Amino acid sequence: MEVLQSLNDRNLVYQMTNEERLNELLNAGSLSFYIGFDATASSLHLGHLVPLMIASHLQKAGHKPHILIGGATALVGDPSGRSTERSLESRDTINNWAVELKVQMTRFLDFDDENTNGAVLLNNVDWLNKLNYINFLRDIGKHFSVNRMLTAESVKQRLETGLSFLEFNYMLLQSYDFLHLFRERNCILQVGGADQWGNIVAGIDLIRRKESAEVYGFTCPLVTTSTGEKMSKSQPGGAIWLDPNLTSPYQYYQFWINVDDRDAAYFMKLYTYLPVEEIAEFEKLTGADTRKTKEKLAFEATAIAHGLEEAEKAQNAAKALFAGNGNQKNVPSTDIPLSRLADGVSAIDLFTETGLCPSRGEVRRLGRQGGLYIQGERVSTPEDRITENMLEESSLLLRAGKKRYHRINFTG
RNA sequence: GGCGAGGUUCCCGAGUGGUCAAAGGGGGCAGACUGUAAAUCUGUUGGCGGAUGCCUUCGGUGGUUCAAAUCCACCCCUCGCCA
Repeated sequence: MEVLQSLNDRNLVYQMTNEERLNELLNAGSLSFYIGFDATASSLHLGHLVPLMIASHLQKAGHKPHILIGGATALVGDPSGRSTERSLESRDTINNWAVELKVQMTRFLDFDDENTNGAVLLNNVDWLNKLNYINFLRDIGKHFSVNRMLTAESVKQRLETGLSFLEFNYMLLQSYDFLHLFRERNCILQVGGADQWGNIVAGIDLIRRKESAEVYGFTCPLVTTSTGEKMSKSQPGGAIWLDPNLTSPYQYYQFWINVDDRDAAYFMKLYTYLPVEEIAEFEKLTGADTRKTKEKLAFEATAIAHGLEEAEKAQNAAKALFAGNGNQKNVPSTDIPLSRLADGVSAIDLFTETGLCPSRGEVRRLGRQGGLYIQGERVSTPEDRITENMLEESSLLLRAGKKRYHRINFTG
């Protein structure tokens, strides 16, 4: 099986260097490659998913992934693809983030060191921190032409809004990472997002100059939805994170099931392991049948990120709420002591405490607009207190708007 | 370092003493219509036990004033030209 071809069939490839030779190498045996993720938050989000999936596919094809957490480069901030300077975080914070990121990645990659191609997690703080400025300038800096760096797309854009020298150095550091990993780990391939192209080829050039060796790079497309939204932080309803504490598996599932029709099969290629032949069958579905595609997409994607069990729960909850034939026990819920009903609890309290609404004003607004429901009944006066004798069972199903649900279980 | 232009709410962007929680657009949210889709129309969009009340928000800190996003002083940051 041609690895590159299969990645290509899934729309996972954007550009690459020396395609022919790289293809040969990928088919010839196991090679070491690396993908870098800067630690800029405590969790990965949807924007990181495509590189992770590529790493996963390559590992399944027998290649050895090196996942580079950019603990040091995060301190610098990559200007690529962003219009303003990143805020600088403390070292301790970034180190803590790196630990959390690894946990999430274990869902996508096998980190078992028993396997010859088990993934390896590295933090570039381990080598970049030791660099001596003068030595670095003389060894590495002399190989970079400022004239050429200025023509890099990422830099060109920032030239208009401003770019500090700190960020301007990012390309050198990332190139140095590649050189280091080539020397120490024999990494001969770097994979990254399309916005990383400039940084990747800079690293390839550096290695050719320093080591007279040819290494390779390829980038994956920056995925946008059919309405042009980036798959990164800003999604309707806020960011979608891989950390289940930030975005629950249920919410994660819901995100996928709510994607635009036009994106369903496309996302299936990118974000699941389903064979392209099977996806082709889903692509034939049209109209309301597209929901079947989305159900499959949501289930598979959730299973990858959170495990099969969580995916089943999320699917079950969705069926209970939207199709009326699943078990409501898997709907996200909150326990509240029954004793609180002695004085009565208002819907305002319930909706804010469960996180369905961020503020009390929001509950009132929703109530005014007809978007508040308790047990399927529209609530227009959320100030009213609910008391124990109004309960028919020990739980209440809250609903905010069309599709946000939460259960309250009264205990004690 | 000099000169010029700027820093406004989630984003862009109006606003140059009270009528400003701040126009307009984008985005978000809700309702209607649907298929948990899209498109469209309408409403809404700082917080507070909902209130001609209070609190927080116009880069920061101090001032002037009955009253400051708006005026003054100092400071920080960004952009442009020059050095």
